[in-house]
Amino acid sequence: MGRVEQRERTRAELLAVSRRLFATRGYAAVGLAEIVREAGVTKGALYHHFEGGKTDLFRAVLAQVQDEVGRTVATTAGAETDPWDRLLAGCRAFLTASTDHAVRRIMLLDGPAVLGWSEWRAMDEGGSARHLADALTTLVEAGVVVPQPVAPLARLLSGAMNEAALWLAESGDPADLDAVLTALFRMLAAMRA
Amino acid sequence: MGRVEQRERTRAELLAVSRRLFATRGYAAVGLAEIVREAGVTKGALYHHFEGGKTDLFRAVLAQVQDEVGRTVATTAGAETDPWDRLLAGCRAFLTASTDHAVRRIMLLDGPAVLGWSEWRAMDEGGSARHLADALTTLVEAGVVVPQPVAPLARLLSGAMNEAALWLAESGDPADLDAVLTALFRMLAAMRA
DNA sequence: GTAGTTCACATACCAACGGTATGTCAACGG
DNA sequence: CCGTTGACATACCGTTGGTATGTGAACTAC
Repeated sequence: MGRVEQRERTRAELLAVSRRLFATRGYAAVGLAEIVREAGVTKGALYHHFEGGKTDLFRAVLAQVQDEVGRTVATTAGAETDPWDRLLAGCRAFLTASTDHAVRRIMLLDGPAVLGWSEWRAMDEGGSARHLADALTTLVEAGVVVPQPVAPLARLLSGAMNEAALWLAESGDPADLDAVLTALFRMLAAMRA
Repeated sequence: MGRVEQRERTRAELLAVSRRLFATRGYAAVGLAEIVREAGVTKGALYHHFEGGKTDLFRAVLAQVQDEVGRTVATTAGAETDPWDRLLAGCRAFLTASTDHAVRRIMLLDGPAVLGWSEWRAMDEGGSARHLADALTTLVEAGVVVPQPVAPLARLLSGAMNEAALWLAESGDPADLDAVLTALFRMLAAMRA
């Protein structure tokens, strides 16, 4: 086994194990000892791959989760042709995707607290949040939504959906998803010109 | 000095010190040693007052902060007579109050991650979130707002304002507060019957 | 082919952390 | 005045994230 292959394999295993543990028990409750034990390596390997230690490892896991959510939202929204329908489909996709344990715990709960809000937000902009801002910009430019600055609107909607996702993940009742979507779509519909 | 007085004084000092430290550097970055040193006591005193240790101490601090924010929102909103104006005034009061460092860091960032979302939410319901739900309920029952379940709507708005508060605390630009309020009020106005 | 270098880790260790068990002494009640 | 309670202080422990150093296999140059 070549060195590059070995390197990739170890890094991937470290990521997979820590993601699972972080998702189930949270960042603070998981020790590096448990991570490296389940990954079959030692702390030396961990610090070789993630220079910043535990924080850096979490950062990489969060990036992975956000990337997945972003892709899911993008593909689901992309299936719609009408820009307005794209927005609604994207919101629905985000809410359903965020019910997953890993997303909830890593992306919504621990993410801001561990990395700080500004870095979390910067990473969020690279994921699903950017799709929301893009969709809103398109709608404003097309005259579908009343002209207004997109940035604060996107933040408000992003925060609303993040909180709703945390709520939905807890309740587990599928009827709640419909209730949230109804309320959300009512709010969105109000923005139409 | 009597025992009850001494007890109150020590507890208050512990709360004040930890609140300041938690607010400036965050829950994880503050050690118990530093807290008890600045409070002029020892760890024995801390665990005597807060059985649950560091978590319990944080819980008490969070309760204090939330109570303050709740009172501010309630009094500001209470100055308005019209129910709709009360809602708007309450939202504005919450956003301005949440720009404070302690509120931002303790209530919005560390709160959910340290205590878990469900407990954080339960405490939030005792603070400003309840006023929001109450105001919405009143408006729905009065027919000012289109009939709909209040719970999901309150969650969406609460999440939107929490995220907006984090954004505003970071930017510091007072123009951003107006931008957020404009967007928020536009969303709220859309809910009117 | 082989000597030298690099790289991907493993090992051993450390200071600091949250937490606990026990000791102490002043305030209180009778 | 004396026994009890309560509000701490002291001493200690296991574990944690982090680091400095060692090691052997994979690659490179000649």
